[in-house]
Amino acid sequence: MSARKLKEETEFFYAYLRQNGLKKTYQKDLILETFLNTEGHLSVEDIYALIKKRDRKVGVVTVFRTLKSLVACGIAREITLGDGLTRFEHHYRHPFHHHIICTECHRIIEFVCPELERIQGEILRKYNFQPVDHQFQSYGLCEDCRERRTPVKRPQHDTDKIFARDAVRMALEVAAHFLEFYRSAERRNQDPEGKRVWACMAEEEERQIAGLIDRLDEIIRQEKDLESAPVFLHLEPRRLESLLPDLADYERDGEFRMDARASLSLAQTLGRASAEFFRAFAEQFGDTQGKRIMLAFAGWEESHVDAVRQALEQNRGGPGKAEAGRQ
Amino acid sequence: MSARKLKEETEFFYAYLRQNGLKKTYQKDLILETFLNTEGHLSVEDIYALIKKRDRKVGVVTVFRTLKSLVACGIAREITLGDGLTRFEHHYRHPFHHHIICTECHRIIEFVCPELERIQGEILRKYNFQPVDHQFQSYGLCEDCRERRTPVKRPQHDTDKIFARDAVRMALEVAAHFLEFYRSAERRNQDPEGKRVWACMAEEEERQIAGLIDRLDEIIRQEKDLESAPVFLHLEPRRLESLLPDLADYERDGEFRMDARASLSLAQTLGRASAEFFRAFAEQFGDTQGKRIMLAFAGWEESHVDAVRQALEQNRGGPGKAEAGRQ
DNA sequence: ATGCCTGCAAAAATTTTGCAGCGTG
DNA sequence: CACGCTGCAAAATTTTTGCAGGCAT
Repeated sequence: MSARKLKEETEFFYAYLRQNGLKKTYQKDLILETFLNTEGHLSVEDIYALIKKRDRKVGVVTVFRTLKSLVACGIAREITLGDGLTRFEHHYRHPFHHHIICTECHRIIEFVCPELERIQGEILRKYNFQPVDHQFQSYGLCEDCRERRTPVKRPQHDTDKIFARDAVRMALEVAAHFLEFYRSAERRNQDPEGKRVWACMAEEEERQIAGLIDRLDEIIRQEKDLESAPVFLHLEPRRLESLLPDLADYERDGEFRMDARASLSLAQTLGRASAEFFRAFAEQFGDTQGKRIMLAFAGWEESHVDAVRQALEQNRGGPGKAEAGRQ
Repeated sequence: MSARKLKEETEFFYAYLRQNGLKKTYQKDLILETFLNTEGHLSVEDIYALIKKRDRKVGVVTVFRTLKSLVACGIAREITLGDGLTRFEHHYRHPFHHHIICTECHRIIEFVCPELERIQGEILRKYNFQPVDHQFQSYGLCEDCRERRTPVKRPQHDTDKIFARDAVRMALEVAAHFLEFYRSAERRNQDPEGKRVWACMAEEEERQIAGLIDRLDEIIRQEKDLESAPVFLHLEPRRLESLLPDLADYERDGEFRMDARASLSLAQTLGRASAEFFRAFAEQFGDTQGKRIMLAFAGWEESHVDAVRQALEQNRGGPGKAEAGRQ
């Protein structure tokens, strides 16, 4: 937990205390800080043990009470992992997720699956229930335990960081699909002006991909282990595939010919659809770094056609401007 | 719980005891019987209270220990519903399901959703976990509590019976789709012999529907409340729709003409596909009445084309036999 | 100065363990 | 008659409550 985030969460906690006529105390600060400085899924016992190291005089009861407050204000979330203990995990600005638990080594994998969320929401709606909370726990034997290897000690990561990583990876995957589509359109287009449009789109997309790769490197540079940490965000591949049409649909008599204007228009339609998809997809998540990455990518997808259009107009000068500029 | 089932489960428990060198006792019988005679999700406390009514001398410890045995042999299943208590529900020959809990009145809704199961299995596979168990709890406010009505006391049903009801309903839905398809094919077919095939198929399907309705009535007659009990089995509508092709695909020059042989062949293909779907669908469930209903329906779907073929051959007599009989 | 907060102790609640005697196979 | 089983009591575990004194606002 970075110092900046800790400060933000502390402020948030203080605001909650103020609003409820509660008081700031040294103990609450200590417990909040200790909680935020861990990742993972700690029981009261676990947290109490950590607190004891820093101040032997703090009582368990205070830990119980403070954690209840942290849950009440949304900084922490209570979860059940089948061992009879109430456990706590970070909740503030962290993506909502579920757990897979190894019945042998008690290793915990966190994951989020929008499709699962969609189904859960739909079922609740069918029964006319207003959603409050939900938990999914999957118990199984992990690979290491099945093969009787000594399980590797894996670091627990900040869920938000992992989510950010997967958001960038998802954007990269989409960008790669788009690049391939643009390249294919460029190659197959019989109209030279249209060809140039798709070439420009591809170049723009390559720049975007380079930017995304930098972003991913930056995220991983901050925490080396993030690279090998398990996938967190599970997306149905179909959803990404449906973003792009089949080029064959635009062929006439087995030939693909699309002038600059039509090409720009198609590119814009695709960009908008993709932006729309990303916005709607991001919508389902709470305020997290990953969500912001998705929204930023959506914004770029929507606007980059304009950049290409302008670049082409400048190359061509006045006459083509009015025509290409019209929708 | 019917006497027959109670006996079956008791036998199963005794077999488990024998195999593990454990002993039959009056207390175990009492606890098993008490557990089986309730529906719902009881804590040790709940069951202990019921036992006490019948024999004040039985101790809680025995209840704890016996329930552990019932879980070990698969008659009971341990679940967590967020109130800190370990609860037990019927597991033997009951469909695996999840829970929706009202945070206000603690009403519990059980449901099964194959799509959810599919996703959970897929995710576990991605992480290379061998599935052991999984739980999904959804918390929400039910309609009654939201509108501040006094919640209606709803009877808890035998999950297996509800599942059977929904299996028949699902079969009925599919049969209705098929009937509509047959009627449409009959109406639109320009070939008089082919027309007759589809008419026969439709009649067969109507008989099947009548049978299914009888079956549903029988299930509901046994327990009146079953009719109004909430839906238990949630199926994606797309899966059913995908069983039938679009008749337009078989038109040539805007005309649908299909002779008897081709019609029978198409009907057989559809029947087999439907049977295949039902078999695969049923496959995912444990041994339950609902599963058996699905498998029976699958068997019928596969074989009823033969019945129609034979009926047509008998009407027509010798000459058509060889031709229509060939695949 | 008000009144929320802490820490201790005690209680409550749930589940497990030890053990003497009982009863099943 | 061996050995698992029962019921009681006690212990262990997790969480809540009561209360006197302390400290934040």
